[in-house]
Amino acid sequence: MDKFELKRQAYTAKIAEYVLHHGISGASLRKMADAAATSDRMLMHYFKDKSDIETRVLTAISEELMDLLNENLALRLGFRDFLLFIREAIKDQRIKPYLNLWFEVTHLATGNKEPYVTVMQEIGKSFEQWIDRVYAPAPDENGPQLAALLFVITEGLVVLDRIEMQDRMVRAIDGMIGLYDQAKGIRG
Amino acid sequence: MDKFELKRQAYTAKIAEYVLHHGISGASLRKMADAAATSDRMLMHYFKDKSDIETRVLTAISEELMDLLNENLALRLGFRDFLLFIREAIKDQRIKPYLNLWFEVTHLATGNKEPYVTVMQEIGKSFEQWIDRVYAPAPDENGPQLAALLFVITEGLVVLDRIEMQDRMVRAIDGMIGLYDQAKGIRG
DNA sequence: CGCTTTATGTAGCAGATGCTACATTTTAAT
DNA sequence: ATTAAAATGTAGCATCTGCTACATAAAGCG
Repeated sequence: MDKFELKRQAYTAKIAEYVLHHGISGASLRKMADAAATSDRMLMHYFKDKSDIETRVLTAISEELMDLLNENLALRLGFRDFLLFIREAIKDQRIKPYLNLWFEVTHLATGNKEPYVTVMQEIGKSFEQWIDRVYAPAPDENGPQLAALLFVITEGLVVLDRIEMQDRMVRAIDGMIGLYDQAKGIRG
Repeated sequence: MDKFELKRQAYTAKIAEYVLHHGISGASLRKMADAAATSDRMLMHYFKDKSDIETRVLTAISEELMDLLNENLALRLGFRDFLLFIREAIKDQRIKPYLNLWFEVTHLATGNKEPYVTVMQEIGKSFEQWIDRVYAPAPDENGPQLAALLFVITEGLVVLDRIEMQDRMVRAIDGMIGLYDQAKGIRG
């Protein structure tokens, strides 16, 4: 591998670490440079411009998130257990920074400004694929529909968690499980 | 009413209009001043500082949203119809700017920075109350639980809409309605 | 009318931001 | 060793940021 490319990746990784915990909208060249233990001048040497840095950093972060999600590849859960699992995962301090950043990028994507749109959709799709892999539909269930429902509920729970409505999260999940159990009772 | 106060409210209204459609993080004093057809100097005369402007503007906007939501006070919907209603409401171009702004504020609230935290929670609660008012639980339903579930699903749908996954929105709603109908089928 | 308070204009400061020009050192290739 | 190329340092520019000092104009009030 190119020496230049290696160094660029090293910088990218350090900046990604910073951005993940401090957000991207306030990340100026000088702050990024500090985080990477270098100067803004050097960043301009290794990257085309600021937007180039952002693209590479966000891409790196979204790949990290994919790896994180794919950690438990063996995990396979039914609808009910998936909900309970998600409720815990949202609290996971390793995952939260990614959710925060995704929030930010999702907002920045308003107005179709790149690279935010692309990154946002990539993360969205990764997440969806992860659900498809983990959620194991029962034979009588409409898998695609319930997977989409789990996606929606997960996103909703993330929002509720952010606005400090943890009690409603619990209530909503209980409501969902109640309906699910009731539906299953039909052909029990 | 005080003349000073009147003028301040006029400025607040004009800035609110701007912020609603352009976001708040990029709204500098000079841009706000342009939007209000005045100078930054004048803004500092009528407001304490920038944070004072933001607080008043965001408060005004969240009250606007409440009015918007309360437009159809007579509306009362069952679980099923509520879902269908929400699916349409999210597309409503009058409502979208508020959802966008709420997204932004929700992110800005990370780190407990005022006035964002307060505004965010106020809007969240207004929205919840609105659901409580519109959603009419059937006699055999656990109202609070299903209301919370509708809240979560609504928020989730908003996110999906933002990341251009409208097809999954439809699928998720179909899934939810399917489960609901199935659950209801028990006691027909 | 005179006088005090209020409203508005003009300039600018001090810091941050993205980026660049210019110079120098270090490394690599012949 | 010579020389071309790559890496790094130092300064700074132009713009934007929140905010202020200092002035003048206008409006209200006796």
